[in-house]
Amino acid sequence: MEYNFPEIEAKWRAFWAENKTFKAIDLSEKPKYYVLDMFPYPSGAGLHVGHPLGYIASDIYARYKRLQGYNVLHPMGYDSFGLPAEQYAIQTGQHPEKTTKENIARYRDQLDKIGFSFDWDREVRTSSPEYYKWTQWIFKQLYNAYYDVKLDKAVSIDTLSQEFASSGNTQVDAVTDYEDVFSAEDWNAFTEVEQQKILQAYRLTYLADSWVNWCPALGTVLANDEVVNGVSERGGHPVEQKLMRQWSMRIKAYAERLLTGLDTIDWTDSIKDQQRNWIGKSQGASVNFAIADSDKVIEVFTTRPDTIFGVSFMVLAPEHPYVDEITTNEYAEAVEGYKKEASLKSERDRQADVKNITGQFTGAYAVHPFSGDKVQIWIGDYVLASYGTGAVMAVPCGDQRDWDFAKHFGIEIKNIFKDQDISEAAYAEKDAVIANSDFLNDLPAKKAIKTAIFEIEKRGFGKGKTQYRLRDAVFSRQRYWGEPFPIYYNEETPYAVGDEHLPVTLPEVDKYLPTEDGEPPLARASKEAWNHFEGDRMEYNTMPGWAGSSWYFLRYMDPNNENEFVAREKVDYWKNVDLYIGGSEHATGHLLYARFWTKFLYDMGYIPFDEPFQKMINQGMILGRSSFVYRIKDSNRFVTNSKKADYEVTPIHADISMVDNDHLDIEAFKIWRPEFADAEFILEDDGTYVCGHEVEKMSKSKYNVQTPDELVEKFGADTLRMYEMFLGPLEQSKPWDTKGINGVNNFLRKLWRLFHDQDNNVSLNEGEPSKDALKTLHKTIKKVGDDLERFSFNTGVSNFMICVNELSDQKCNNKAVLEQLVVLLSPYAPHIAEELWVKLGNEAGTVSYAKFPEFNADHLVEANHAYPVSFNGKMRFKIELPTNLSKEEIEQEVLAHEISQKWLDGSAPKKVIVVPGRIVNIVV
RNA sequence: GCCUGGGUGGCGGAACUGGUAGACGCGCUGGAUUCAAAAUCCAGUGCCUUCGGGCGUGCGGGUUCGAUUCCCGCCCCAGGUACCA
Repeated sequence: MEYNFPEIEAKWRAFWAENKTFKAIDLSEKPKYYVLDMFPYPSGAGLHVGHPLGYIASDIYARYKRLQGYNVLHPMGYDSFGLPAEQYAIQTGQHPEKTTKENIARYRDQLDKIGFSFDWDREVRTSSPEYYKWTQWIFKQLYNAYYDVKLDKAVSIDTLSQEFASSGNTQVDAVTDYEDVFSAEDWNAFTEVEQQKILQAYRLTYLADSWVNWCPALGTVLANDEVVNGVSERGGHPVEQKLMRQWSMRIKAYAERLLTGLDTIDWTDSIKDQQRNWIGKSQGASVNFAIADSDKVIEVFTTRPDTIFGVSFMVLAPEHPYVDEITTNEYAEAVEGYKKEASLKSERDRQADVKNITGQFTGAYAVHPFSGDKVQIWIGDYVLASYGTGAVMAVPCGDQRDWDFAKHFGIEIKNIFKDQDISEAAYAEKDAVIANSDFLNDLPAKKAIKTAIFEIEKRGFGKGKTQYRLRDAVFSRQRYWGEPFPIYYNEETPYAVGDEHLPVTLPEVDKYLPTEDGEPPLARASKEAWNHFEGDRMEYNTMPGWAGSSWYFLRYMDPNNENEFVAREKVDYWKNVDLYIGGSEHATGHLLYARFWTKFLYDMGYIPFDEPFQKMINQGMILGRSSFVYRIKDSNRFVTNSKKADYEVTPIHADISMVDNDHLDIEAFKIWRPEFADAEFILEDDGTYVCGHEVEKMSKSKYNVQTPDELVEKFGADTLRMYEMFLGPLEQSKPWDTKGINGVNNFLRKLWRLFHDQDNNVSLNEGEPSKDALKTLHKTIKKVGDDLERFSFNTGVSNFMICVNELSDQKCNNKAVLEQLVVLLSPYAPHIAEELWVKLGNEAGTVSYAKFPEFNADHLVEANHAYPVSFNGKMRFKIELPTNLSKEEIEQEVLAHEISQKWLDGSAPKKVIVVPGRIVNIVV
């Protein structure tokens, strides 16, 4: 074997580990560069080929930055709390910690085989007490803080309680749900419990009632994901909406800063757009509608206060707190029935289903604030309790859903737009002129909005308001395998556990299920099972998955610090992440929460930046390519793909390990499962069985999981790395397919042959390189360098292939040229690069810190050719010119060019317009 | 439904700012080498063709001398949609 990758790769892996080649140095003199991957959840299925995609890309970039002289921080860890381990524990009784440890060991083993340049001394695990001690500590910081609107930042809650004690809350401008007013005397007269209750309404993390999917049969709360068609995915039990006391994070306080901060970071527009839409800022007015014959007032938010005279009914969410109270006896039964029906639908279904218009009149009326008209109050499930005030004023002529609702229930549709036909559909554009609207008549909509708000405020019906779609984030989970809260209760009032008792570790329990009364699993723990127990009881909920992942990037800077979550001098040196690589599926989850916590920690003065991830690249998901065999109905006969149309068949997933290029290994299939042992086959005309295929998510149950291990074994890590990059653009999702992998392997073998003679002895020419070789080399330096800068690693691989093909054609074995090539290639294929680097006479291990080859355009100049591109009064030429010419020099070059001479027929052009790039316009 | 992407040969994909569509790789065809095979090397390979040329980047329109690229309207696929991570 000429290119002996198993030996080479094992050797260099051991060398790197032993010498800690990739150790990042705290507070080094070198400039820092922080390259981070989204850390994985260690699942039982092990690492599949989709995981390393982003890791390979970030590793290539990290290695590239080292070649540029940076002190690179490139760590890895595990997001090790999560549902799958808990569900496995419920099934098997095995402690999730054990499962998690085993899975992590497997992941580590798999990661090690791919040759990543991680600094493993900095590994973190969110489920280790040494780590979650600080997750709990940050939770406490949030608990002990409120958001001061005037200072536009978070401030310690002590400041607030001092203010309350000295002057009450009249001067306080804070983000809060608390609406009453009290004086200093009032405050000091409140009981401890009352004071705590008020402070609760200001804290950045607080207890409040939230709607959840409750499954009475399972006694647990379910994710929307776990609810399918109104019943639980497991067991098919009914699920209903229920209010539960939950911890929440006041992320809304940061809505505006989360929005404006996006302008300061280098993320794709798509992720920024997703976050912007998620935060959903809208300007409008909140308007109060009095309820007839009641002292209650319904507050609605509208972006179209100009259409207020078009209101012909109101719709409340079925869960709106006033519904029971205002419903008349006549409608009580119908309303109750509708509420029940709505409670069985998930929020997503309610929003997705626009075709079925449902609603129920309550019998109650509201009073229009301007006209004094009575308007019907309905309930409808297209209004969500969790968004805005849970109530809308319905303007059928200006909103399509309101229009559909009115049409369906035969409610009046008033037209308040001049010259607009609303008989077929609502008119939602903001460019109409208002009519039939008293003081708003003849005003264009945009102006009418301002006038309406002015009038609403003047008459005291409401006020102009900016509303965000973003909701405060529910932070409680009724699970076992998560961070316990550092919270205990006295008389059901929560208090934070003192810092000296952190971490509050997960207590042992007999079962990982909720209790019989529906309390979370931690309620099963005896008092003695807690490492710290205080008050009447401890908090039974645990934190959500995103708690630990909202700050882990900070811990890598100082992973073993027992006294602080991160030492200030270290975070001052490393600062925020320069490059973050991970999936775009985290756009509105993790990426928003991490930004929120970072801004908070910045406000509190713990870190010197308020955006965690400066630049981000989102790698696409690698999908599996499932193979199918087709069983003829009621038989044990299988028909090949091209003939399946002639029979009634059931597709069955066949394990992809038995399939090569869609051809089934029939013998392997027969022994795969006993029932296939005597299967018969209807084959293609060439005597083979061809499988069908489909692109799906990789999953054990679809027998389409490709682990990297077997590919590393067969082709080597360098081939796998380059092949994963070669597969397509990093950011695109794509199906996994091993068809082309030998092409990449051929490339590496061809590279090897450049250095060796037929007997596998090193054979190098130490003389001057040829012009052609230099041209090939510098073309490659330029292209590969550009590819690295724009994360186009797939074309990067292609360019290496072109380079090696050319050098091979030139029979080039020039030492100087090959040495540069090895350095250039080392980020992509580090093992073979190390091996060849040493063969070139360099010291072992030094290629990782060699200097990135410098591009010299002079080697390319002679290749300037040109051709006319079009003609229409002005002419365009495409001419390849040396880079770095001034505008004047380019014009000179163009005029002197033989093509110009030919096309201009000797006459001087009127003007030469040089556009950026290599296209030149010539006006004749 | 809503938000965000994507759709180019037999296949994965390239084309960076509107300028020779299909780089590079796989596959396939033919040839060299070999007792033979593997490996390697050379040539060809978008489709149709009456060999003049014609047609081609999901579909239908538009802007432009020129559109894979920009605009409008559709279709299909993927991710997210607040307790999967």
